[in-house]
Formats: sequence, structure tokens, C-alpha cells
Amino acid sequence: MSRIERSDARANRERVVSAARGAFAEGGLEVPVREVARRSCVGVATVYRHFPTRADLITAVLSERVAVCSAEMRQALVDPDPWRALSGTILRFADRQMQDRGLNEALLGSHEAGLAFRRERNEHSAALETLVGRAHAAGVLREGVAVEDVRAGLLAIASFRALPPERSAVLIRRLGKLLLAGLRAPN
Amino acid sequence: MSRIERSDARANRERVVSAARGAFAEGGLEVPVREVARRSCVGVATVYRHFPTRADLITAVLSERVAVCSAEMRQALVDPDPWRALSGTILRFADRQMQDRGLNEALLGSHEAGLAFRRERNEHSAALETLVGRAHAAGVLREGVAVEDVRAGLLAIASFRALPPERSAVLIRRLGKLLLAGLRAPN
DNA sequence: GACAAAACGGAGCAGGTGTTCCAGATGCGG
DNA sequence: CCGCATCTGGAACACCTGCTCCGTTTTGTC
Repeated sequence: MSRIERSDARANRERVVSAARGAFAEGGLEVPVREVARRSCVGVATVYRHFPTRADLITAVLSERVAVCSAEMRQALVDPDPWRALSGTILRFADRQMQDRGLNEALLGSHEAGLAFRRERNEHSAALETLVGRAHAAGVLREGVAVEDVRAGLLAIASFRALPPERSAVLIRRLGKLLLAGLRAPN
Repeated sequence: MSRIERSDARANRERVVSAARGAFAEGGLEVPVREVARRSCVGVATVYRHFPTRADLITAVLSERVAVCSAEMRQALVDPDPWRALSGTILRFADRQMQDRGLNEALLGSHEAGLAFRRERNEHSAALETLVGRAHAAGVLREGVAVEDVRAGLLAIASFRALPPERSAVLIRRLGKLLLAGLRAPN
């Protein structure tokens, strides 16, 4: 096995990752590999050399961001204020959706590319249950609200599609706050 | 120009429309024309003879359903109970999404196939504004709620995608009720 | 500079889409 | 039952996708 990595290979690999990050953020996970190659000023074969399959490329691009999400989730778990922990999680989710069309898709499991993040998804799911449980215990959640409601809300945000990207941002933020209002106990 | 319509042509046209209706309802507006032809037990050329373009087929299939939606909207406008009018509209929207993946896509304008229904969409939009205005006047809406919030909620429902079709139905219904809870005035 | 290993670019393959072409089947008026 | 306009089925075209092959270029070493 080769031990060295040629400098041009390394440079190209980074260019591909960088271009793919931008492409997936703007256009979602459906952006063609050719388009990523074009943005990187690189041939398709170069992309495939570094990432044997399209899914590998997506995984590579999203892994660090997913790690950040997991970290934020862990931080929410130790927040002493149950409502702030849950609402913050939802609002962060909405903000992420505005910045990066691909990330939540992978996180929530609506996209098969998220299979590589099975562990993180399970972690996320478990954390959400804990957050809802705590919020209920603190009495800040409307009666009858279940984890499935929160999950449905997050899924709605993640699969939200609107026509112009700017208008979309406004609607997503409104949607997030509307969901929060629906979750909170009337008092 | 020909005046007569051959009986087989008419029969096939109806079979195509019927098959397309089912296909779009189950799989959304992205179902390939070939698949519709297969379901109709008909060649692709037959589909294209009756509907010169894919968009024409979609329009033909959805037009009657869109008309029904418009009728329901007009009925909501004369409902004496403002909250029932608005909440009913939203819940109907959610139910439609469970039954027919394609319909709301066209109605809300998230899909280009809805361009043919520009008039109905405008009508729908205007009616929504009226409904929200009346609900506000009656004091049944939470302060700060705007038409954009309702629109965001409907768009979320329309673009909602979950993996298994059964699980999806549960989540959509929950989402609808959650949104309603977020809209209603706390009292 | 020479040279081999490593990496590259782009043509090309397999499979999918929307749409068109045309030889042949089909319904209908005589 | 005949003739023919109409209609049909499936092959074919153009274009898109993920992915691979291979002749050519680049890099690091001596």
C-alpha cells in the first residue's frame, strides 16, 4: 500500500469537498456529481477517485456538520431550562435549513444519504425524546404534545421547499415559530 | 378539421386519465409518463396523442380536483364560524395531502404544473387572506399571526415527505393539528 | 533531466427520463 | 365487407443521470 499522498491529489480532494459543500448547501443533496466536478474545475474521474460513490462524497461533506449538530444536541441536553433547550433545538434546526438545504435532509433520515449517520440520527432522536420529556415534566408543553409532534414539525421544516430561496427563508423562520407556539403550554 | 372522435380513442383517453390520477395520487407529480402508459395498458404514443405534453396530462388530471378545492374554499368563506372556517381549511388540506400527493403540490404553486391553475391559486390565496382576517376580527387567532404563517404551514404540509406512506399519514395529521394549536389564541 | 508510479480529464457505458416517428392495426361510413 | 382516415404500439432520439476506462499528464525521486 502506498504511504505517500501526492500534493496535487490532496489539493484536488480539498477543492472537491469545498465545491461539494457549497453545491449541496445551495441545491440540496440532489446536485449531480458532474456539477460538483465543474465547480471544482476537475474531471468527474477525479471526484470518483477520491470518493468512490456519490454517497461517499455526501458523507464526507456532511460529516463535520453532522458532528456539530450532535454537539449542539448534547449541549441542549444539559441546559437547565427545558423550554429553552427544546425551542432552541427547533429554531436551530430551522436556521440550518435556511443555510444548508442538504444537512437536515441527511439528519432526519428522509434521505438515504443519512444512512452513514445512523448513530448520530439515533442519538438525535433519543435526545429529542429526553428534551420533550423534560419539557413536559416542567409543564411548559401543551397537554397531549408527543415526541411525534416535534418530529413531524422537524420533518416538515427539513422537507420544506419553496420557490425563491429568499422567500423560503422567511417562511421557514415563521414556520419554526408557529410550531413553537403550537407546542408551548397556554399560560 | 375532424369532427368525429373514434370510440377507441375516447376509451383510451379515459383510461389514461384514470390511470394517471391514481399514479399521481400515489407517487406524486414526478411519476414518469411511461409508468402511466403501463398502468393504462397503452403505448406512450397514445398518451402523447391525447396530451401533447406531460404538463397537459397533469393539468387534465388535476383540473377537476382543483375545482373541488376551489368550491370547498368558497364554502369556507360563507361559514359563519371564523375559526371553523380556517381550521377546517387547514385540516382539509392535510387530509388531501394524505390522499393525493400531487394535488397540493399544484395548488400551492410549489410545482410548475400548477401554472395552469393560476386563477384558482390566486382565488385560494385571496380566500385564505379573508379567512385569516375574519378569524383575527373574531379574536380566535393568536396575536401576531399573519397570513404568511398560515401559508408557511400549508406549504410545509404540501412539501412534506416521509419515508413509509402509512407513517406519513400519521405525521401529517399531527402536523396539521400542531399548526392549528400554534395559530389559535390562548384562551 | 529521466523515469515510474500516481493522478488526471474526458469520452463512453448503462440506465433513466420526455418526446417523436412510422408501419401497421382499428373503427366507421359506404 | 371495403377503403381509408384515424389511432396505436413500440422502437428510436435527445438528453440527463451515476459511474468506469484508458491514454495522457503530473509529481516525486534519483
